[in-house]
Amino acid sequence: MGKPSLPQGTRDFGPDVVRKRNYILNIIKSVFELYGFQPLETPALENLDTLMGKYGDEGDKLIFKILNNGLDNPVKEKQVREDFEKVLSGKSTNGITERALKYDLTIPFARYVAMNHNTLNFPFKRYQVQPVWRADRPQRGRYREFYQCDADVVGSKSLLNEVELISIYQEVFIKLGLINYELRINHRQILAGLAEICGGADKMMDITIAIDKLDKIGLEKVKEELINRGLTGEQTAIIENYLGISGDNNNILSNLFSLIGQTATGKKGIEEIKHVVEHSSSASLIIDPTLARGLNYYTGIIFEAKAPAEVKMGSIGGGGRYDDLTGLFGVAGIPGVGISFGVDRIYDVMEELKLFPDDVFISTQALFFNLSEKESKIAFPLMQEMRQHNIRCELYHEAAKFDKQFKYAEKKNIPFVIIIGEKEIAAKKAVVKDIRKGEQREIDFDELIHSIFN
RNA sequence: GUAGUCGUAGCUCAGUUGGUUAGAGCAUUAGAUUGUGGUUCUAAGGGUCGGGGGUUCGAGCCCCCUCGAUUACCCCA
Repeated sequence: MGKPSLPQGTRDFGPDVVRKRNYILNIIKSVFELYGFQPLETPALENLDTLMGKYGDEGDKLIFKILNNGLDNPVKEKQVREDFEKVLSGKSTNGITERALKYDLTIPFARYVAMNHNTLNFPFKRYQVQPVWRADRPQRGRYREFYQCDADVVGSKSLLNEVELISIYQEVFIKLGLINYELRINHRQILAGLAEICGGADKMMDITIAIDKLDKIGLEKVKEELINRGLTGEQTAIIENYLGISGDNNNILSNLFSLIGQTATGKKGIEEIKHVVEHSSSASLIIDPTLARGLNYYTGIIFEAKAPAEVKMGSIGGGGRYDDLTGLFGVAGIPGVGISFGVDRIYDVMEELKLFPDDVFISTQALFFNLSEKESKIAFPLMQEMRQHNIRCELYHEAAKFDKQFKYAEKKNIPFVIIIGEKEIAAKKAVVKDIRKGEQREIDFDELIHSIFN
């Protein structure tokens, strides 16, 4: 075997990285808990037919499928060969693969709700932080294994849920220090109203896909794409009008109303946005008529959280309302709304803006120097007593030169070293040195547990 | 899945028109320093030049394939 390596698009997370990731995740989870959300975990594997057909044709191709075991069983050879022919022609078949790695958290959640709707206490508010897998081509900020961090409320149509989710975004981003984030908000029914006005309700998908790209490719290219997707010049002109809407939230609302307020769907969308905006205090909340979001199961309000403009990272979270997610699994009539945090991207943004606090890196607080077998026998019970008092500490594993022990402490970011040698044992006092300040003092053995090591 | 760029020591990179035993800095290890680190000095270890095949008297350098990284498209977190 050659040099070991990782599968494409996957990563190891070293100690410092895990600490920083946990810092982010702990803040998000604690805010979820604060709002009454409950944790859920589902398996890494799902049955393939639970996932297939839920993410569109592109999505199906990106699902990691797992080869069945026992395909080499001679008894099954004929069947396996037949099934494999189907695979070659682009179909997937249970004979070859019946399990797959999960592709997102939403569909497994929908499956869970469909399976347990008789026993769940609605509205059911759950959060879920787990890895998901996509056979996509990796790029910056895009991996084949990455974490999603979702919170959803199912079994309630109340817009109070939207207001609360907006508040969660606000609270999390402020706590993380991303004070200049933006939360863009729009409504699928506003987009539907636009399509209706254009006289092309059936063209809603084409319209949303095209206008979603506005900030990326510019107005001219969007118009081009609309024409290519079969819209007339007249229809395109109406859309151009729509895209030109700007100003503060009130301005946008009144402009939207005069453009598409006469359609029932458009009107409803505008009213819902208005209601939510009026009940939210976040200054980061911005109505963005060009926001569309790809996932087509959204039916109501949609969100997209953007990183502070100075880092050019784009989306760091998103979500929206869906009327009938569990319908795919035979249980109709459970509406829901959810949001998601893009943990990997939030990490990159925080790294760039240097927002991780210094104490994230401090694990062990104090290192006992090991001067000899005899002296370490005195140090060991003192260390154990400190551990009893929740002071994180360790004893250097063998007697070594000071130089070596200092370097170990320094590299591991341990702020204090405790030196106990013959002199100290005689006086029952330990030398405690603060590495960062370069200062040291003597502390009675009995007082160590009451001293401060941070 | 399509296209471009790249791949030399643990890391960052040199390496001339193809020419002997492939170099540097940082990092590592040991010593100068037997109870006080971060500085300095000395020495050492570490590379089948991503992998495979080809051209050539001779390949890190040229050609083909493959793997990986990266960027754009598609799509998305």
